[in-house]
Amino acid sequence: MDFKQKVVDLVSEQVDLPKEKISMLIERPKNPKMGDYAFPAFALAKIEHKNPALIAKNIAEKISDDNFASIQAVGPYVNFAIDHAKLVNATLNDVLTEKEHFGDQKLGEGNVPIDMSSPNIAKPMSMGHLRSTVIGNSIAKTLEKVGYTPIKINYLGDYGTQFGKLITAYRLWGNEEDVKKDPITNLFHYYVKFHEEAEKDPKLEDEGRAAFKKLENGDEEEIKLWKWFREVSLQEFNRIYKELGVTFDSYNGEAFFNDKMQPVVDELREKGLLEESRGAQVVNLGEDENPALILKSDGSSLYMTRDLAAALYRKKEYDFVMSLYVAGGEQTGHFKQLKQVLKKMGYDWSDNIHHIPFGLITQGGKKLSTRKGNVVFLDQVLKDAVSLAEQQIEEKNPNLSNKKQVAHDVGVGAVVFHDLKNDRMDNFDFDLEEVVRFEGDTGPYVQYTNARAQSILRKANKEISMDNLSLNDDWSFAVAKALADFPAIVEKASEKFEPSIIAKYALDLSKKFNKYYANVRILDEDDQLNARLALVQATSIVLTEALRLLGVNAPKEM
RNA sequence: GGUUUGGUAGCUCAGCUGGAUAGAGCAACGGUCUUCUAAACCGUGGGUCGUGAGUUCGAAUCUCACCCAAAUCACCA
Repeated sequence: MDFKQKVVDLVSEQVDLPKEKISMLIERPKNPKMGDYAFPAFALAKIEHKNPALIAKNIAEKISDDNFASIQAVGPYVNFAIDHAKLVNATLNDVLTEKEHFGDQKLGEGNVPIDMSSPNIAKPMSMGHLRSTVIGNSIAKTLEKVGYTPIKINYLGDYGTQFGKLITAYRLWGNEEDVKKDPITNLFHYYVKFHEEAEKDPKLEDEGRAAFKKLENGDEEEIKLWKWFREVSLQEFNRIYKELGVTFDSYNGEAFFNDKMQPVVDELREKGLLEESRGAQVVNLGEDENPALILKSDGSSLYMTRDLAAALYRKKEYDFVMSLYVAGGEQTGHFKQLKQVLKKMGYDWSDNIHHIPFGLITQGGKKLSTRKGNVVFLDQVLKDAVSLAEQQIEEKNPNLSNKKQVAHDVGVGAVVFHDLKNDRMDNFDFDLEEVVRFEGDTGPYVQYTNARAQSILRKANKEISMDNLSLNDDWSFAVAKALADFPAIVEKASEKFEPSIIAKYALDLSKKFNKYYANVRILDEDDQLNARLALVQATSIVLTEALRLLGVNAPKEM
């Protein structure tokens, strides 16, 4: 039941404005005493040159509809107060009928590749990779809910001169046993040591380059090592992805496109777009813009070259309706160039490529940098979060049966939720205590709310009947109204590629439910028990679904 | 210097397609567990919405200028 549409219809009968315009004008009063919807008469006052308060009064007098408890003019507004019992009844009916499909929509269809996570082989995953991973994951789930088919692509950083360096370093200081024991940590140590030593002995750089050259030329030994490093790294990454509950449809990384770049360069040349500038091959993009570098002056390829090949491949492979890249805001310029080059090549589908940028994570106000040792290892953060959750459980609910699983859901949930609750573009300074907080505006708060709801349903142990779901009190009305908002929230989040909209909604719904819980005794045997349980059930369904869209588990007990 | 993003309570942030007294959480202080999980709820204090103009009946929200911070500005990704 769409009460807003009802308001639009009623107003349009009295007012000479198109329905779309009316729909835009209608607002939700901040103060619930003013009703649930309001139509401001200012716009009409301008056209009719009349006092807006008078216009509002005239409109209000002519409208009546039994879906609304009151329709009255207050100053220049026509305020509509929904009949509470009707809204509660209609909304609970919708949620309980559609269950987890409540909020499903058909806003579009077709394949949507999402470039996300994309860690570098042989380097530990950091908080930055977490952002790309969880934002991409949530966008994928949200797009799926509104009709699209997301394809999650992990564009692994599995190629480049760094592997020549790593191979060299491994031969100098590494051994098989250590790598097998703890691949990422040890490979990373070799890599760091290489840079330290190279400072003193520049010859190392040459050796690294030579090793990479051999790798490129297909030297068996080098390829064997490279494949091994890639494999053990991927195993480690997959362990973390498993913790996060994230899966991928493709792991085609940079190496996958090695043999697909030359055709792109050829195509650019054929189309007359390639020019020489300062010894490099570039595509000029305009007077006051930097050209896009395609080939370095030594003839080797660049990130751009590879990304062009990847974009073309994805179009051919998936015939996408949109192609998304979840990558840091510092890469905005790169993606702008990527789109421009594709456009120049005559591919209008470049308009469907969207960079989904996100803000920087700093530590102590400084940018995280692998080279400078200012890193926050994701693996460690997750471990810390889970162990803090364990402590919390021991303190609050020591008799809980599946402690381990719940500690995992809550700890990891806290970290993921924290990363998603703010606007993508916000920068934030990493602070473990802040990230794994369990109270206030946090993931565990939402999980806890759901666990309380589940607990009540367990205790009631009753089938909920669908007849008479009406409730009158203000607290249940607030909850029901929030429930009714969910489809619009999903729509907005999918349009803006903004998981924080869903996270904020989950907090808002939780807050309203907790107030209800604190003020209304639910498990009393009276004729409204069924309706109250329906409200509890519906809240749990929507909270669980909102958390699912964020990639956060919702334990039934905690 | 150019471009982009941001500047709202002590801290972290909502609100930004203009609307009725600017909202949360954290921190501080006070209250609520013999009753459905207190990871909760209730209350108190706390604001020149960066600054200055402009548009408008009305601006945190739109426009312009300026100040501050971050990212970025061809051979990294």
